[in-house]
Amino acid sequence: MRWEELEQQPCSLARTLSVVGDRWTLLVLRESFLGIRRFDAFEKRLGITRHVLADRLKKLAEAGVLDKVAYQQRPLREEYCLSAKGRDLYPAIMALVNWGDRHMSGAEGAPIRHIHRTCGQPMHGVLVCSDCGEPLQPRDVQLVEAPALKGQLLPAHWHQLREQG
Amino acid sequence: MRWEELEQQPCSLARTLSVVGDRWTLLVLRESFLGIRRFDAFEKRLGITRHVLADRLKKLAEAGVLDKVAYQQRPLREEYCLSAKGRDLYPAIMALVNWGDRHMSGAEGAPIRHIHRTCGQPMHGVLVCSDCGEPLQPRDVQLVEAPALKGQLLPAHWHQLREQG
DNA sequence: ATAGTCGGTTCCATTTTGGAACCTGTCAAG
DNA sequence: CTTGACAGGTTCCAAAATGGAACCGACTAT
Repeated sequence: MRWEELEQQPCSLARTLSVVGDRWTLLVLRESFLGIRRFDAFEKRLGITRHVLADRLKKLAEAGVLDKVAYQQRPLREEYCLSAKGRDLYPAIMALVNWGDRHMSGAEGAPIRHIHRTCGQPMHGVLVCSDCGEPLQPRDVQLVEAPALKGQLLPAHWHQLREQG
Repeated sequence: MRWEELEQQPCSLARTLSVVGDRWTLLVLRESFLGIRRFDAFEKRLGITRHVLADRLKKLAEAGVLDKVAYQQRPLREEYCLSAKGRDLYPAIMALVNWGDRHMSGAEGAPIRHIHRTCGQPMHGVLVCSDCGEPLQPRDVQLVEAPALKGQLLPAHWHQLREQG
């Protein structure tokens, strides 16, 4: 399977990864969420090659995750700002950060702590059911293929699996 | 910055990406959550090269995300099972799937629908504050550097930024 | 004896990346 | 008017990762 084919796959994870699933893209977006918008600011903070950075910004703009916004004419200079579609990636990034905080921090703990302004408390993100609000466990989520794809996506004995996944 | 250096960075996102941040790893884990455990089953379902698959499974096992469990002797055959650390990636994967469902689905809608067995309803995951339970918005989350890293991680004028990120 | 299974490894051509140098408008200073 | 700086790239090459296919080793089944 090729990288371009990912986008065509009938799988939301593959499709998402066709946009943000490489080495650098999520780090670029992390900087976007921190308010970074200009080419050289991304470059300085990330230590990424200019070549790759130009490519990633272009692809993110084409995907509609970042918007190019002119901040001066002559010479034309543009910033890369998160679009609504890009801001919607926040839960995904937060979930990855949470995992890193929990499983990849040394004795000194997480490099950055999060405080919820709404309630004033240190916190982390918890993924809950949009309907009942209970925290999601893999085994509590039943997967149902869309009608047109019946039998094509899930493993043969999926309905028998209840442990661990 | 090199791939190996990612792991050393004082950033939970970078550290997480040093484990799961490449082309194939998250798709391998998707299959793990679907109950796939054996080399050839991963290969058939993913269309990944054997070379790359062997490498990713080894790295995931070394990172403690997958456990190698022998299911027969003579010849020794091992399965790759999600560890607790691996199962903790569920919210991150679900959040990425949610984004794909929302932003990368065509007219026919999401390829897979999710039903919460606990409440019986179709649902998606929502990221909420672990303390107050309110859905998280980027602008409501204040970032605080760990004492040892003060001034090193956040952009200079971070505290002035309230819009969009 | 022959074929098949599982989980790899080896080999080579193609892609992608890292790193550094170079280019294009524009402004400001000397 | 020459020089230098700055922002945002592009070009070039060597090194690393990937795709694709063939091969291997330890078994089992026919």
